[in-house]
Amino acid sequence: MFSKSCEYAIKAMIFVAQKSKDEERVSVKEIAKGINAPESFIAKILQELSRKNLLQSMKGPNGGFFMENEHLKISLSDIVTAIDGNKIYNDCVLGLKACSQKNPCPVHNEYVEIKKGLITMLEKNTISNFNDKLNSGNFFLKNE
Amino acid sequence: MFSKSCEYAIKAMIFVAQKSKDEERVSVKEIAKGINAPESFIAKILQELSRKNLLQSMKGPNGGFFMENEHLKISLSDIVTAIDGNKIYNDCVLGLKACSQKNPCPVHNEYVEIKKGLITMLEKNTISNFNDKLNSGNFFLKNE
DNA sequence: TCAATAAAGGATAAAAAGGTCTTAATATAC
DNA sequence: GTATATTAAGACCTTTTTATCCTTTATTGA
Repeated sequence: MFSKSCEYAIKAMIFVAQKSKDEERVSVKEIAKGINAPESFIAKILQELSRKNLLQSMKGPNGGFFMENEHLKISLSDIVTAIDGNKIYNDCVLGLKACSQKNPCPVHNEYVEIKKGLITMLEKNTISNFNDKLNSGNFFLKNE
Repeated sequence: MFSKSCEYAIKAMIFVAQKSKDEERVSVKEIAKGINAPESFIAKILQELSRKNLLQSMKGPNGGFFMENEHLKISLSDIVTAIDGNKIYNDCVLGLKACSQKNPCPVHNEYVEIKKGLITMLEKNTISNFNDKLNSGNFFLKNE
């Protein structure tokens, strides 16, 4: 569904949000360990997220990545489009360029509905929602 | 969503079904042209589909790929799992190995519903449905 | 000002996906 | 049986994705 980079990006965003309460900064190393991702790879992804203003970074001692309140409004959709582009929004399941309401492929109509649900999910889940869910103790980011 | 190979596989299956009425066989070349896929690449995919009995092949002059009635019952799901495996059925959106009903990731519950819709779509669309839809003139496989 | 620390950026490597080509096997027609 | 058309199979190449490493730049605190 999403690229590996994108999965890491989502996890990293959530992780930083969870950790960066009270102006605290989170280092690449911490993030990598926390979300079980290769350090130098996640570093690249964090760079991109930072360049696209999905989170903030600070160099030097006590530096690291962090989020401000505005970042809590960022949705899954924002992260996904930042990393994977908007093919989820646009592409036909069968990869047909001309597929559309006018020229529907055999599964177009059914997929439109599925896509709607998917997009709703991506847009309504924000970083702040994730925080709440994880803090509630009913949801997890466990990897094994 | 699906790999390129899988998209080609789906299109090829539909194409062969449409063309292989009355014991007619369809050559790799015809299929490649018909679905706008690289010839030797689709040849390889057809091999695999044939090995997995999703369609039949015949060597020699007047040979080619074809389907028998039983093949018309094959569903999109059969094709997708043959080529891409069943990660669509199993994988967590965030790629978390431990994500499950017991250990749900923050979007697990919502994604379960979406996945249900997706799986329904994959399972209820068979080759024979595709034939009907395309023959009705309301659906297309146009690529540009 | 200097040393330590952390991200940024660029160059490279490894793995996977996507795609091509060549040779072998096989069925058919003559 | 031979020639030919066709798929089968596997080796090979290319591009993209994933991952690593190293150097530079910014920041801090002593």
